[in-house]
Amino acid sequence: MKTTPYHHGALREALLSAAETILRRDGLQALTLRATAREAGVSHAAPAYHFGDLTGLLTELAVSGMQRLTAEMRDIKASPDRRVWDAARAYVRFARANPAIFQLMFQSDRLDVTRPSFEEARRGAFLQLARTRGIDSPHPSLDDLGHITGGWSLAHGFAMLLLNGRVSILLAAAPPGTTVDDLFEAMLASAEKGLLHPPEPA
Amino acid sequence: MKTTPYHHGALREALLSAAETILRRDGLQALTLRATAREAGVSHAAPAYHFGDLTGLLTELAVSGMQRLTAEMRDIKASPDRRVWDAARAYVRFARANPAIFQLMFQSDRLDVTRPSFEEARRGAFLQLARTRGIDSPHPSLDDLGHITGGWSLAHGFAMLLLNGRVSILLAAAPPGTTVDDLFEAMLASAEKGLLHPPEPA
DNA sequence: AGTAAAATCTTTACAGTGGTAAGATGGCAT
DNA sequence: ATGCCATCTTACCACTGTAAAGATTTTACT
Repeated sequence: MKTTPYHHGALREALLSAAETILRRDGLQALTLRATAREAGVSHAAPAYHFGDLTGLLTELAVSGMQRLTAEMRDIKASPDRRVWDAARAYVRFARANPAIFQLMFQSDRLDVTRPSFEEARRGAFLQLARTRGIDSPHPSLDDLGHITGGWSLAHGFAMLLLNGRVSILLAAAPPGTTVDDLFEAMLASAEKGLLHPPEPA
Repeated sequence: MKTTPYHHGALREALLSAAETILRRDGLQALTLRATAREAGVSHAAPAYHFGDLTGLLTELAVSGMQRLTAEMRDIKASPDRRVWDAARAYVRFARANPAIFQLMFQSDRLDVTRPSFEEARRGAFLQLARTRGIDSPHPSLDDLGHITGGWSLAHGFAMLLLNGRVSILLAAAPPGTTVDDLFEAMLASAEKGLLHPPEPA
């Protein structure tokens, strides 16, 4: 390992790693092409060579996140009737553990959603989602899709509202000591019974 | 109305209107302080005087959106047992009619959530949300909050997934001719029965 | 081995942006 | 009429993305 060889050797991976470091440490605002280059110790134009533009870099980061989320969903070892619950929990857990990357994954105005790597990651995530819900058919019924959509929307909506600070106002109105997990479990319980029916008055 | 008087008279409102025009026409990427100033025909430093910085301008736009969404939720005239459904429909309808503003409202990293106007709008939206769900108590039970959270997460998640192009992959797998509304209604039907139970095999 | 071509990274340059500070203008209260 | 103050403009700086051209190393081919 020489001092500073002209050719880095694995600069693309190093840049992605540097970008993720910045994203976690300083947020999306601070994640610029030049900051990534500084973090990796190369000239400011180097990232553009590997990713085209900032959108390209962000897209590859999002792809990396989607792959990891998909892998976590795939590793769920639960009985079929509990898998759906655990999938929702894993989804929200990933969002809380990787807030910036998770939000970037769904910030389509900063991504190039036509990039092949993104389309492939998106497809893989969808297949895993359907499999988690126990639906393997290539042509699911509308009821099946409604079911899939509901589970995804519920988990995704909660994750988004949580990361955007909207859940705090719910917790502020909750009984003292209520945690995010308490509220999430209460939501799942309500969803099990039938979400659109008011809870039975005690 | 003179040609270009030094004092605009109502520049703050004009700037907000110009900003919204840009947001709808060109997207959030193009919504800059200078573009807003150009659109309103003033110098590029004028917006900073009224809103402090770009975050301030975006926050006031988000506040405006939240107020309108709250108003639409308030105007729902439906029987109590159908109000919950209509609220979810109105929520998604607003998101589809105002995609950029809706997404901005929940992009907390570009907003100053400590701004008094924002906190007030957020509080008003929450109160309306609780009222829509038929819960007026200042100290709702955890079950009540789980119910509220579920309805909100379901509608919010669907809206977000839709605006980010994630629903298209669901529609691609759906029976030919299925629309977004079809899928949404199927989701609501699934949620009514109990979201986490698989649909009955026909 | 030798050389041309390609890949990789740097340097240089430019337009656009947010933000600040100082100056210009005009309304308004006294 | 005068002075204060809100409002808006001008000037400036640091930073960013992006493109173009140059420097350096690896690879391919004969």
